[in-house]
Amino acid sequence: MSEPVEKERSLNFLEQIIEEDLRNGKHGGRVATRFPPEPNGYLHIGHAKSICLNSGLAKKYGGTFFLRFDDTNPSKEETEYVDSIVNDVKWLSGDSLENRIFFASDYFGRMYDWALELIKKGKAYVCDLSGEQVRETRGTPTVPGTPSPNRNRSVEENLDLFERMRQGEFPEGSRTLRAKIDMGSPNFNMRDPVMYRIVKAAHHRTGDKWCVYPMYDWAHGLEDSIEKITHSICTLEFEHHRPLYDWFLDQLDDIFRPRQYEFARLGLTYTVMSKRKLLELVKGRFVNGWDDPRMPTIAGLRRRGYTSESIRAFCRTIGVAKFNSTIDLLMLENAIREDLNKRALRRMGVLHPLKVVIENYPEGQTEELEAINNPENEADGTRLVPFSKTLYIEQDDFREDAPKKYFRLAPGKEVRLRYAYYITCTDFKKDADGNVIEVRCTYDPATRGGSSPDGRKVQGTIHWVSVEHALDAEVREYDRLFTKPNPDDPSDPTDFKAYLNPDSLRVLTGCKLEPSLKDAKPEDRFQFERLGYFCLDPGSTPEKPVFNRTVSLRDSWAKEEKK
RNA sequence: UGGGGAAUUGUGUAAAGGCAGCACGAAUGGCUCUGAACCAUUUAGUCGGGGUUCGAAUCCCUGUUCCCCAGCCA
Repeated sequence: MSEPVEKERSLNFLEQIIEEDLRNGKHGGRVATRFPPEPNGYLHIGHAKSICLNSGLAKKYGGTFFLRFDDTNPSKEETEYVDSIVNDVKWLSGDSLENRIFFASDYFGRMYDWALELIKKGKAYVCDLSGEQVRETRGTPTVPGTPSPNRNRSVEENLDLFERMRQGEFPEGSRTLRAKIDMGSPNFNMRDPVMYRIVKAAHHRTGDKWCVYPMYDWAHGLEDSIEKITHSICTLEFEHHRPLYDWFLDQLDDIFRPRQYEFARLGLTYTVMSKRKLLELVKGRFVNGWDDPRMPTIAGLRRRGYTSESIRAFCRTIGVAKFNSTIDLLMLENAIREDLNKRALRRMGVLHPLKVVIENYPEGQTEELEAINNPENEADGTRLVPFSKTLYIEQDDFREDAPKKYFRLAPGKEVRLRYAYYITCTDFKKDADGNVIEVRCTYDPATRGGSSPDGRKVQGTIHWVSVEHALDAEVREYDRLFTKPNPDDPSDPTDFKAYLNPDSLRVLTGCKLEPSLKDAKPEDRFQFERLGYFCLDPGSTPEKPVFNRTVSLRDSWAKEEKK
């Protein structure tokens, strides 16, 4: 036996960077990360990757993790979004976030003072060009931009004009504060980027206190610096903003120096991840709100029955790198199945009821049979399930003409009712349209509990619910929202909504569930035997229970039958 | 045709010059009071071409492909 080689090092590139910084004693061994959303929409599974990454890194290295709202554009931001984001990040990270929620808008004063510092150093100027003129003078990838006519204004004039901008003296869009860097840079971000613009809109937190608002590039590094973030982690598209991020910080004296690192954002098959498009789905009523269980939002996944643990596990397994990848939705489904298999309580529920009469079972008799709550966890114990002469089984579980390898109920065949008895089909009835509406069976009293004293085996075990005891419920089955693996495909001119899956939501009424389910709470997780994982919808009432299907069980029979 | 990134089995992700590993998928078999889960086995990969080296996914040269950038959005 050879010893396992010293190959423990399966660190992602960010962990490698952090560990090297730790070895070098950078920041005194301190690690601080943050998740910096703009409150302009609900968080989705793509954000989950960033949240898990940032909070996970902080946890792993004994550091701190902040939630910071990058609320620098009042025209797009709302309090509703702030609330939902706080809720989602707390839920996902399992972190109370106490005293660790910040707002960029709280730093506006300091940012303004630093802007004055840049002006005084001759590194920033007030520009009178209109937005259109700025665009026209920015140049192209191969042609340098042309300098603003105001580029060489005196410090005094800049100071005066900037102060008057802040006072609200000038109309929106009439002037900007720009950094004086390099109009000939091949990196557009360095061609005298705008630091402040005039926006006369009420900010969701500061109201009308300000009418100049900092741009992302100017603000972000300062926010990180104020919070003493050591590792400022963002997505790949900000790579060419890094030189500017560094440039701004380089101009300021006595300021904490964070570093920016970039990783690839999450791509998921059959999933639209753009906030703009998700908003379109909500506004166009293609879904029932941001927390519609079909949405890839954190709120939607939560309502669908996903656990935060499973989403975190998913983020762990997909890893992090700088390659723009698209992860198969199966990975997410695997993560939730794996988690729910361990924790979900097993219950019986019939989604498409078919009546079964046990001919030789005494009329009016009821008995209670013991069923295991979760074979994966003995501590969950057992429960009693009522049994009687008339039952419901799943329509799928009876076939008039059974295929060769079908081992459920069919004329003359014997199956086991889970935790109950062996039954043998003797007859069945059809309605005028030829649909099977009732199955007649006999049971073997010696098989009580589900096993036969003579040792004879049955191939199939099916679930059931007693008619007179059944709980009536509505069940909602969800499928992928889109039919195309990548509805986001930019090379496809067709509107992404053309790929909406018409069958993404199936509402099943008249489902018959085991009576114990009437005490279900939304936080409970259930596996309906042989069907899938479900949870009580938070919006449902005792009078009208609604269950959401989180994910179905794998079904190798369906695959077999397709052949 | 400027600049910045990236490329490892079907999909992702490791290997810091030394056995190309892991997860998901797929296939096969086993087990089973869930056709689930679980267990076992198998499958399949270093973008191309040169070079350095005893030895290259890794270093050098070169080519290719993909992504991002011309908001007073973030």
